[in-house]
This record gives sequence, C-alpha cells and structure tokens, in this order.
Amino acid sequence: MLGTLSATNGSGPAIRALDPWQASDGRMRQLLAEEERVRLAAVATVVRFKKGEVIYREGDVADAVFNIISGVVTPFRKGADGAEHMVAFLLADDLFGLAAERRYTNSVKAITPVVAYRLPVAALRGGLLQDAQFEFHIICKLCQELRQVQRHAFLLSQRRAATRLAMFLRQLEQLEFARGDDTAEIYVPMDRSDVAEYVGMTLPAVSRAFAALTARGVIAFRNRGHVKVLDRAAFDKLSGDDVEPRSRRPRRPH
Amino acid sequence: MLGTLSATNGSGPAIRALDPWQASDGRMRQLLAEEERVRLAAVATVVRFKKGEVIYREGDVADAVFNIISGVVTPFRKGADGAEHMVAFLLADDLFGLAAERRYTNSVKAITPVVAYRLPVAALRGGLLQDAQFEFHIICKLCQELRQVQRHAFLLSQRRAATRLAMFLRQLEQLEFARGDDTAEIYVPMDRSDVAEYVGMTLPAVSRAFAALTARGVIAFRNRGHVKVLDRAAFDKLSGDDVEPRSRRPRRPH
DNA sequence: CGGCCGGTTGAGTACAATCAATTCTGGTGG
DNA sequence: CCACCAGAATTGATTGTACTCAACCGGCCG
Repeated sequence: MLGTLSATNGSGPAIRALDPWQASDGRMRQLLAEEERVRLAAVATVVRFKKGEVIYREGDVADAVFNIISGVVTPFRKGADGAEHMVAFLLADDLFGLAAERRYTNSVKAITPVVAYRLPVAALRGGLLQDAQFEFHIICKLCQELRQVQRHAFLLSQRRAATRLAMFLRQLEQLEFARGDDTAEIYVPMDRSDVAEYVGMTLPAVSRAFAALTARGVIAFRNRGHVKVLDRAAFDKLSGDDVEPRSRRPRRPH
Repeated sequence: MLGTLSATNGSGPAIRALDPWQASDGRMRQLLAEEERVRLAAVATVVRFKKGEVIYREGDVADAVFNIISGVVTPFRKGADGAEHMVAFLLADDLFGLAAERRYTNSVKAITPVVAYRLPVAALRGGLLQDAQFEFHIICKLCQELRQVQRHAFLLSQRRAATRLAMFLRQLEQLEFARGDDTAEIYVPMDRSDVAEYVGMTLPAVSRAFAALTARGVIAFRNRGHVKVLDRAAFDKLSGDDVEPRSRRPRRPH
C-alpha cells in the first residue's frame, strides 16, 4: 500500500528507482548497496514531522536533503492568486530537497505523519559525492523524478477534468505496481483538496469529475480512499497512455 | 540570443547549469572540464537534423543520449485526443534522451535546424559513468531540468491565459539571463502553435492572450519573435514569481 | 446534541475551446 | 520590383466546461 514503510527498512537511507537503460519488469529496485546505506546513515539524522507540518519553505537556505522512511510529503508552490499548487507526491524511498543557488525551490509539507532521514549537504559534498557508484544511483533517481514531473505536466495539459483524474489515478496505480504493492484497487492517501491542488482544478470540480466517472461505471469507490477500476477500456482511453488516438472521439450529444 | 551556439563551442560536449548548492549570480556556468569534454568527444558523433525532423519517438530503444550544440529541440507527447503537448524547449548545452526501461519516454523533434552530439549509452556506461566528477555534473544538470519541468507544471496549473503567457515569457527571459544573453527584450524562437502546445492552450487563445497583454500595455512586440516588457510591475504580478499575494486581486466589474 | 471538517451538490458566470473567416507575412517566380 | 501564393497569425461568433459562491450533507469529536 502506498505510504508504507520502506521495503528495506532499518539499514539506513534507501532509494528505489528504475535504471533508465536497463529493461526490467517495471518494479523499482533498491539501488543503494548495503555499504552505501551504512555510510549514509553515519551522516544522517532521523527526523519526524506531524501531519500538515511544513518541513521547509521555498527560499530557505538549502542545507540538507531528505530521504523519506515513511509517510507522504508534497512539494508545493503558491500561485499568483495565492492558491497552492502541489508539485508531486513523495513516498518512502523518495528524495526531496531540490535546490538552486543554495535555496530550496519549493516549499514542502507532510500530508501524513512523516519519518525521514536528514542528510546535510555539507556531509554529502564532503565525501559521498566522490563515489561514482552512489552518484549513478542518484542519477537514476533523478531521471525517475524527472519522468514523474513530466507526466504531471502532461496531466496538467489536458483540458477535460475526467481525463485529468483518470491520469492521476493511473499514476497512482502505476506507482503501486512499481513499488510491488497490491494492484487490485487504487489507494488514494490524500484528501480531495490535495488532489485538486495536484491536478490543477478546484475541489468541487474534482468531486464532480469523480462522480461523473463513477456514474459512467468507469470506477467505483469502496471507501474514501479506495478506488477500483471497473471499465478498464474506458479508463485507458481516458488516461490516454494507450495507442491509436487516430480518430477523434465523437462528442456525446449533451 | 537563445538558440545560438554553445558559449564554449568546439571542444566537445558541453553542459551548462547552476550548482544547486552553490550561491552564484544566476548565470549558468560550463560544468565540464576540458579533459572531460575531450573524453566525451572521443565517443560522440555529431548529428544534424532539419527543422521539424523527429529525432526519435517515444518507445524507441534508448541507445543514445544527445547534447545540443545549436538549435532548439522539444520533447513532446501525444495526448488522449491526439493533440501534442510540448514538454520543454531545449537549447545549446542541454541534454536529451531521457529513458525508462531502455525506452525513450518522449518523442523529440527539432523546431529549428539542430546540430548535436550523439553519445551512445553503451560508451557512457562503459567508462565515463565511473567518473565521480563527471557524474556530479550530470546530477547538477538533472536538478536544473527538474526545476525547469516543475516550473512548467506550475505554469500549466494556472487558469488565466494571460498568466500562463506571462510566466512563459518570464521563463524565456530568465533563461536568457542565465545564459548570459541580452535581456533587453525577450526572444521567442518558436511559433505560436509551439507556444500553444507548451502552455497548454489553443493557438487562437495564445494569440488573444498576447493581444490582451499588448492592449494593457504590459508588453510590446517589435517583431514576430521579439517582445519587450513595458510594465514590469504588472508583468511580475501576472507571472507571480514575486512576493505578497496576500490580498486577492479584486475582480474588475465586468 | 451541536459544531466542525471534509466532501458533495446546485445555480449562474466567466473564460477559453471550437469552428470558421480574414488578414498578415515571408518567400518565390515572373 | 511586384504579384502571387502558402503558411502563420489574428479576429469573430458561438458553445462548453470548469470556476465561483453558496447551500447542504455526513461523519467525528467534544
């Protein structure tokens, strides 16, 4: 289930990602060797954050990178109109602390209780970033994040609300798969307003779009946070990662 | 000017980015040492693409990474409705060829004539990825790209067309600055439909929004592709990267 | 029991999408 | 040098979708 403990918990910082240039079954593997994790643990401290707590703010001096042990964390930015936009949802074995010019580029908050390793940048620069093997793993993870953000941007470029939500659900589903979790139903750990801020719509619009998908029999809610895909074909068509869009889907007569 | 040759042309592949954890003046520096560039040049071939040419397609086997020498390149994806969405605009000294599971994750095309280095992945894995210094530079560049894509996603989360365009122009402007080019006016090397696909609107909407900004005296066009910011305050407010949005901007009585 | 928070539903409006006509621009050949 | 053409860009009229504001529901906790 999303947001559970790291699969390889207890040994120290962990990173899971796909090797960009290695074919595999789509499951993310633990990249860090035991020895690397021990070395990282030596410079790391474990930190905890309450649900809703802001971990750092955009513009703060970036003196550390974080590695999530458990919980869900989201980077966010404030829009011109004051509305918050969520950049990503980060889970166990993910990294955060992206900086530019020695400043964090996003604010970050915990949307569940969070436990994480805190890795001072100074310590990393000191020695670990001389380790080619380790650095290669960081590169893999960054590529992973890059793809993730690109998918998010692609989602945001869609105009229909139902499409955005379907793509959002699909992302969650693929993430569960990549993490090796149960895929029978999709677990949505964040509340509606978090979803709204992620998919770039208002809360009522999210609600309506979910309702529409449910009414059309594409998905069904078991609980607040548990969705099941009923009509896989329709779902795939909406979320669009499939092939052959060659003919424009005819508009349904109102 | 955007799209010109690499500042350090001729020595081999080049990467420019900001070091995430180093304060600086905001100008991107050449990261690769002369020696690194020579080693890369040894495994690289120079390739050329015509304007509009597709360099590779999403899903192709990813056997190479590219480093732009000159021209503008854009990764793109096809939406559920067949519309293309542009993920980024890449210029000299940028990298492309992002992959997952040995497959490219985006299609890429040249929107101007392009010259680039082609670096076979096999060669990179063979030796260069054992070089910690080099890998650190790749990490810096990936962080840079990550920030860029996050900014793009943020742009796409905005609802007002004028805001999106202002943010888009601001990105171009900041890019020019970071590259050390003239900042007096903003150079827009892509046509309206490219802009539309990048900002997630239709071509007419882009046209109207530009017209609106012009009418309000915020910007002025000298040419097709040359914009000047006239009202910096209004421009900053729209593009929103500034502070204090504390009070909601009052709606103008229709 | 009552307030509160997260969520849904409803009516009206605003904004961009759409489809289509028209103008502008740059390039080409006479 | 100009007429012409084709593609790019603008403008216009209409429609649709999601935003806005607001009322309403249902569980949870005091």
